[in-house]
Amino acid sequence: MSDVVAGGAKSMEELVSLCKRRGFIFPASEIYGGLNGFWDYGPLGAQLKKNLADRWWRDMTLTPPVRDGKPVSIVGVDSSIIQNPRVWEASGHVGGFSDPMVDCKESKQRYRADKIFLVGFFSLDQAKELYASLEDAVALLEKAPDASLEERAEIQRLFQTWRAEYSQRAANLGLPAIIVSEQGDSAEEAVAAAQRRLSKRQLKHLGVNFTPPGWAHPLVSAPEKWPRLSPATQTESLTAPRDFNLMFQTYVGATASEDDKAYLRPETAQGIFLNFANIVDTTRVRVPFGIAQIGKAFRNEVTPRNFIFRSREFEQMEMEFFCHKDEARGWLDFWVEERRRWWMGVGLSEANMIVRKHDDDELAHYAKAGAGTYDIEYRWPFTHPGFGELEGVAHRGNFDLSQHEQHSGKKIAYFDQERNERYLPDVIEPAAGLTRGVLALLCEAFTPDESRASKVVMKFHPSMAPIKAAVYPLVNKDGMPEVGEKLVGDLRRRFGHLGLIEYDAKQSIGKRYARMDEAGCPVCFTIDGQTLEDQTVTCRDRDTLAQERISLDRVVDWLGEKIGG
RNA sequence: GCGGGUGUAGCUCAGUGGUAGAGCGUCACGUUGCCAACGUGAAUGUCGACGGUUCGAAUCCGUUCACCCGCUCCA
Repeated sequence: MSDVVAGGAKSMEELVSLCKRRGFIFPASEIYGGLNGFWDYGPLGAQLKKNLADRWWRDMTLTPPVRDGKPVSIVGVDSSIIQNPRVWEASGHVGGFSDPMVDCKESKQRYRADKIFLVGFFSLDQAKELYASLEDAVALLEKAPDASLEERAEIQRLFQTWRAEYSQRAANLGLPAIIVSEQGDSAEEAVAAAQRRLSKRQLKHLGVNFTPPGWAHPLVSAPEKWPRLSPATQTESLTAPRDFNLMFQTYVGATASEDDKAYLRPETAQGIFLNFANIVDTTRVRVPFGIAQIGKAFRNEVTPRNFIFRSREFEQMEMEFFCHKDEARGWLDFWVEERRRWWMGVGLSEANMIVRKHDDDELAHYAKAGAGTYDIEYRWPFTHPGFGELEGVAHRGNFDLSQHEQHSGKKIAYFDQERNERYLPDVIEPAAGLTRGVLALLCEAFTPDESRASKVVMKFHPSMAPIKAAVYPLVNKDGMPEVGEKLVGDLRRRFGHLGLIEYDAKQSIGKRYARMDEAGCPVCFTIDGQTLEDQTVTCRDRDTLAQERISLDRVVDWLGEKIGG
């Protein structure tokens, strides 16, 4: 494997090009111009993805890792993509991220756009102009600086009454003397907070000695002329409002009313938590144990980027590991190292991976109380020489189970016989992107080689390679095709469940070898004249280009050793 | 979301208002027989899409879509 993927955009473009040329990955619905953030997997890509997913499923649920001499207990599930919409309220996906949000670029604060109010305070002169047609009000305003308590109350009352009526005129009046931005659940609340915020100097500037009323507008509907101030800094440091509902919506049933609204899952994890109680009740597992799932997830990303790295439909391999909270730290460390080594086992080089602990301020809502989140990051061509996320291992505490217990009203706590204690277990979650994993395998395998006819060779780990072997008669005659076809049959019976066995008798042998270099096939078996004499074939190694002769009846075992399985 | 760039055959690209092109790849036949060999032949395009200007648009204009790069975003 290459230490470092050739950096920068150039190699990424070449990789995308190769993926299309060789049938790994195509833009989705390409003949209609494609669709931003969606990709289709061709014959080789589908097999590569399947190989990676099968390996993960096997290493989680069938032959799980061993800790302290005992295999870890993990079972599999396959939950529905669409669940009761209340699931996403409990998980926190609907509440916090369904409304337009604005970010303050200076303070890094994020606000719901409908919870920010701009409160405009008009000077005494502006107010007089505004209320010119209202003699009572103007009369009171004339006295404002020396108004009695009763008169001040009356002024306040009049302003309150007429504020709505005159808001349009206020908008046309020009900028208020002072504009203050406040967060609040209502306009009244925001005005009160804004009044408290005004300094003595600002009050003096307004020309009155009592707190003047203001006009409060939600950020999104304030007059265009008013500056969009950040509550944190009171400067124009806000981004434009953005819709942060990352979930795809759909409707269950044919009537499509708002009551039938449902969501495509934005992560597979919740399907595991939803079935926690079912699995405890039916499978005799005991804490600590894990539940694993592979499946599609959907996020309406603001900006899909970097090929399949961030797409809107993607696949996850998530395992939720349930344990007592006292043991969570140990399991977190165990899974971080376990997962890092697993990725090396499928061909990623150690030099291209790092483990990075999340800073406190980037922890997800579900991980705030936990022992931390670690990212296993890969050195992608587009992050080179930096790294980007491949898999996250998070301590989610018992956030999810307790949320579902509260929202559903169902008891899902686990009774621990050994500890004689009922509790909601903590969760350690190794959550990997399957499609990101495929991209990592592609990036790792991509190896430019000017000395080869193909100019590039895909050095997949043999266990991951979509094409396991190719069988090539040197020429398409003299009995060689017959020998080749029989060998292909033998190999497919033995390895067909692991990957493709290629057969081709056309064109020059060099051209066929070159195609297999681009496809990442680890070995080619060539039937030649000597085969007919002594029953041996040539094994052509993809990485070293070395050729060795082995006996025809040893080919199946020989390949088995090479690709594993 | 903002700014910049790109879009012509499967791939890489040429083509600045007048018949749609090249190389590579693909396919067939022949020859050769261990690394994209050679010869002959063949297939393949709404020139990303839509609209406009024009006698005439791949080419000029507008809109839009997709991809790439930089910001932004990435629970």
